[in-house]
Amino acid sequence: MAEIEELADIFKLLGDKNRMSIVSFLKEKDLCVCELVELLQTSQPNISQHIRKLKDAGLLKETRKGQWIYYSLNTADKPYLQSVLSHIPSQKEHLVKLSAMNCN
Amino acid sequence: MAEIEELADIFKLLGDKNRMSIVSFLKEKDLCVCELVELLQTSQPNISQHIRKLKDAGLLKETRKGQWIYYSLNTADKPYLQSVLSHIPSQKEHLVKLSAMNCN
DNA sequence: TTGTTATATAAGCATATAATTATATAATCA
DNA sequence: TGATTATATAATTATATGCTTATATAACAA
Repeated sequence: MAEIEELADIFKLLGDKNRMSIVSFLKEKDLCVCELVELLQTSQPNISQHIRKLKDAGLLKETRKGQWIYYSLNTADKPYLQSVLSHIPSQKEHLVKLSAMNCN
Repeated sequence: MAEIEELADIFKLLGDKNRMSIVSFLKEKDLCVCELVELLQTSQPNISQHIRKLKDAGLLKETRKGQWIYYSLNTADKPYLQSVLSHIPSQKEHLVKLSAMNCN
């Protein structure tokens, strides 16, 4: 069972539209920064900074593939996160657009 | 299924230590402002302002009893909230202290 | 090597937020 | 009625936060 303050910190992290979107997209598929830039329609530094907060909190894993760094969710040890994420609507439709896109 | 932005707003609301505490206490028991002031060890206006945010978001119901206004959780129509709340640790031990206390 | 692409980081700014202080409203009681 | 208690609201201040701009780092390709 998580502590009150720990939970509040997690929720603060998810209490931002862009970070919530990043998490909801990563729930569907691993993505690199440039893909998230396109999906969220914001700047690269903005995405990178949100990514960092999520990563610092242990919510993300990263895997470098050449110039690209792919991010994925790391929720195995966080049951409260899993149940939160189960209420996020599917982003599959948005990801379809991505396949037509190239940031590489 | 809740929308991304709506979820982010709910999480922002719960992403504050004091509001998360208020919700976790109300999960156990209806409480008035003066009781929450004692439990959270902060000022009355501070509690009232946090209460207002939670109330504005539809998370709380209020019932006046004389000079006191008792607040309770209103999560019946919010499944994502219910599952979030299920991960909050019990506050029963803290509430025991309250019974020895008097703000009235 | 030089140029290009992907990402990270730092600095600055503008806005949002939490908390305090002061005051107002409302119910109760003497 | 006036005093007290409970709560709400308003104004202020201090801090936190998100975003932009500029720059740095890293991988890769010519």
